[in-house]
Amino acid sequence: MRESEQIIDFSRLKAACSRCNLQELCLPRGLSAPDLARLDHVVKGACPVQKGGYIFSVGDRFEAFYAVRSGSVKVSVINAAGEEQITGFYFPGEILGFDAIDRRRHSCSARALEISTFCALPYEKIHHICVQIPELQNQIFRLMSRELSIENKLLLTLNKRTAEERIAIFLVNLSARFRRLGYSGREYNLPMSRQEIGDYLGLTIETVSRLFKRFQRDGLIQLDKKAVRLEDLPALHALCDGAGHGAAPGKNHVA
Amino acid sequence: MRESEQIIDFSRLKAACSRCNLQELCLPRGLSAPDLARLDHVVKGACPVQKGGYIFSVGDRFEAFYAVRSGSVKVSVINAAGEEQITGFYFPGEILGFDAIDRRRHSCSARALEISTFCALPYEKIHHICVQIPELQNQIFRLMSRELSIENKLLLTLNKRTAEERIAIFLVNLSARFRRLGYSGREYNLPMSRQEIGDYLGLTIETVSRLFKRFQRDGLIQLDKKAVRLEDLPALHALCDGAGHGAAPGKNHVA
DNA sequence: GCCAGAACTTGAGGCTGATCAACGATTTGA
DNA sequence: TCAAATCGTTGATCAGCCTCAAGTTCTGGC
Repeated sequence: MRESEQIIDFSRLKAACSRCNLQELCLPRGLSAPDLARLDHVVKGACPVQKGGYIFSVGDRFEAFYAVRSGSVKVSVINAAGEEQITGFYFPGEILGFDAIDRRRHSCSARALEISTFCALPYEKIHHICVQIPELQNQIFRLMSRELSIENKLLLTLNKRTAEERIAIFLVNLSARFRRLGYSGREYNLPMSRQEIGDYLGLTIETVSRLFKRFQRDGLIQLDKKAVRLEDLPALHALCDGAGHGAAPGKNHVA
Repeated sequence: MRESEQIIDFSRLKAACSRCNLQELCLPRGLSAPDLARLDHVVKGACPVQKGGYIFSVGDRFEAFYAVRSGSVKVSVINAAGEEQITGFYFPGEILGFDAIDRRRHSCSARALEISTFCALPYEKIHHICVQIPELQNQIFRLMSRELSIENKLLLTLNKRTAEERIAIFLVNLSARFRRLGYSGREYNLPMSRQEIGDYLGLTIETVSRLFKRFQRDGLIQLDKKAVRLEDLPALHALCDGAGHGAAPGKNHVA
């Protein structure tokens, strides 16, 4: 946690993975009851952070991973031109900080998009009990591996795709993640601003706004402020694969 | 390894991390002599792959990581439009395949850019001895973490940067990696084609060609076919941070 | 409820890099 | 040695998205 911004004492907050409803989506997944109990002794949380608050900041010493329990987070860096570049959004059950193990410092900042809570997973302790719980080690490997896949996919999203495709991919991706959490995948709230969507997808705020308008006009989505409703999922999926410019606009796309 | 393309029997090839000159750059880094000996029993290699040969291919079952011993590799996927999207280049001491742990299948292909050799690090066995060698576990965490940082940086490279900046970042990045390997960072050979550079940076081959020309005209580089020579590293570094359009062209950039 | 500031929308015009096309250079195989 | 193919270069044109600008809606504090 960033010392200067807010003082949070994780040490007093008892977490209990064994009783957490996100268990199956988060780090404890697949652990036996006794192993879970051991994890309970190591994990600290859940600590609340208000909207805009930092979970960690560029240059902070890396002490722990943070698992999102509720709310949402953006991870970003500010480039030399002063623009914010967002590298990811995180939702409950997802874990922040894997990229900091190597250098022992955070190279990006994590801020809450809304009031959110977190569990701290102190690296040294986790590392230590991994030796005793091979399944935990495996799970961390898997989660880091997944993080790599996600970044990979984002790379492919930003590389040579039109604004239209990027927005479609973004909406469909959020849909899948909300569904995974047990919410509706067809209707959800965007916890981030238009600016933040643009900073994530490599687009300007104006382009984001215009595309949302067009998607709405074409009956693909309904949008009221932050509330989205995906009206035509097949069409959105088709856009994700690059339909819309030249290719057949039907459903005969290679998924 | 992709069964259909080439049959390579890693099992007969004895590797010896303990005697490898890439030890300090690769997985064995930081291991004690007895731990190294244990690793030697698990690692298979080094196996040669000719130019264009596959190390693994999209959809292949994930069996092992592959460490590059010599040569170079591109990792890519083909998108729905049939274009190749390259997510990374790999050089000696670097490890391929971390992103496949989660799904147990490779979601991208790895091909040799030139005749290259590899060591196979069978996942199950590595996973198993990690429990006995905590330092090895730590090292894998660190390498995966570094991979995440690298992908992150690439994300920032592709997001809202001009073609000029991308090419500069690319050249400077390669320079650093060759230097790390003990080669000159000022003069090296590009093992990939212009097309592949474009497919990596999200640019067309024409743009890559034109930018190389311009960099040469402006005295930033010398380029003869695949051979590059960085003539003005400070200027290249400045371009990486976004000098060149509006910002001060001097050396007062935040590195 | 009102005001200030932020967030979002909408429009006009310009620029970067893609596209299309042709040509030169290099490599490969017969 | 030549033909064919692949790779790379160069030029002209075009379009998607950015930039700049102005207006509108939303939000929070008093």
